[in-house]
Amino acid sequence: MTETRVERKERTRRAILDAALELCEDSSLVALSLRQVAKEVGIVPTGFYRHFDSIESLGLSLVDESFASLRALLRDVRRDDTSTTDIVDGSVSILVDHVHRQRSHFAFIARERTAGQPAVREAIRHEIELCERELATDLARLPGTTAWSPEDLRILSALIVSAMVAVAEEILAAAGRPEAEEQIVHEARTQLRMVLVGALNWRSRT
Amino acid sequence: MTETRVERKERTRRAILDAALELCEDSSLVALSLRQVAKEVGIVPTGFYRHFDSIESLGLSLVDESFASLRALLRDVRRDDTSTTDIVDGSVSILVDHVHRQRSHFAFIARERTAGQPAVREAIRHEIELCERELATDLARLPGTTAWSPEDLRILSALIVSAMVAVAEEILAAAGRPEAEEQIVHEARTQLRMVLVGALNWRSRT
DNA sequence: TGTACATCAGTGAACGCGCGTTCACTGATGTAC
DNA sequence: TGTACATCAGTGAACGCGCGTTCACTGATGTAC
Repeated sequence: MTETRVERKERTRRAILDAALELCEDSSLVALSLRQVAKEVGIVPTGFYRHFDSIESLGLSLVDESFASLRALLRDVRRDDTSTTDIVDGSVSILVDHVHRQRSHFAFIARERTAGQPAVREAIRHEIELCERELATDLARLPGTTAWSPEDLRILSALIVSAMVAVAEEILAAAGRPEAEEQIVHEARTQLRMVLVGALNWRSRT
Repeated sequence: MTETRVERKERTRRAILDAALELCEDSSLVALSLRQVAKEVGIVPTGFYRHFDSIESLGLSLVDESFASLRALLRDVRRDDTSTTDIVDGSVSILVDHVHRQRSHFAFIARERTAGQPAVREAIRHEIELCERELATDLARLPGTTAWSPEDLRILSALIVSAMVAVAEEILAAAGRPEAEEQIVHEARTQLRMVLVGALNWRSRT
């Protein structure tokens, strides 16, 4: 006995999650059928019910997983901020690295954010807002933002998140074209620097 | 005879396009069926074929229509730039106005941009890149950007487009909550001002 | 260690349903004379 | 203006197909003794 029954079940569950992520990559979760997933995994359609109640509940698991990847990204960016590396270069590198390694999770968030069922959309919107708040508290620790109002910090944070979400989407779209990706990374860094220059000159003008 | 046969046909075609826009609003075009559309319009399923070859070709018509709305927005923004109104306030107001009036078109672009069939996604990505280039040439005419390289102009333009796409999506999500929308508009204006402050101080630092 | 029983991941037949698409049609509108 | 014919937007029956879900099942894995 090389594998227990529990391990085998977990392996099938993982295979279902992975198959769903892969299959909905070129459309959306709402266009995905239980039978397609089962066929991809190599089980009979009814076998699906041993692991999930429905495609919707599978979707909610994917939302949880994907957000875990997003939070891991934020954690790494925050940890890096405390080091001596250039903040912009370091943060963008970490973003690119995470998007590569959890490609399907970031693609899932990007897609379902606008195309998912209303409940999924709302959950994603809420999580992104949490990211903005977290980033705002991180920004408050940077030198040069001491005179900023909490509102302006949040607004700046939202601007950065919008830009980085767009960058992540472009990286996903540039898969397999390394020279295009290099250009995107270069532009992302320049954009962040432009925003920071604006930030450093903000309070003095208003 | 109050309506010719041609007019009546055109009216049905319009009804099909409108029904499709409305029906796919809470999921995606790929999750839409011909029969749902026909039922909503009040014709028999086979009647659909008098107007479109397939749901996909209906989708391509919707892409064209939606891009026409997007270009109308850019045209209005550009026209307003030549007036004496504050550029930021004016541009954001025009954005909000267009998103309200062509709500379903902007929602369609936002959704299919990430969730559509690959061909549709690619078409939308291409159109957005064209918008970025157009905006870059507009920015080049502003005072204070004379020393900018074409590349930096394009990068700044991409940053602004990302931010405004995010703003448009938030406005769509805030439908029916005027106080939330007011906040979004306020933040959008602040973000644009932050970016412009960065732009005005950019060359002097690099 | 060996046996008897329990668990449960995965099977396979069957169901009713909505799907896209075919085809021959109807009857109001349009046109030629 | 009146008549005879053409056009064609919309109809309705029918098809085969993939869908989600039900149900009783099998047989390998796990457990109690």
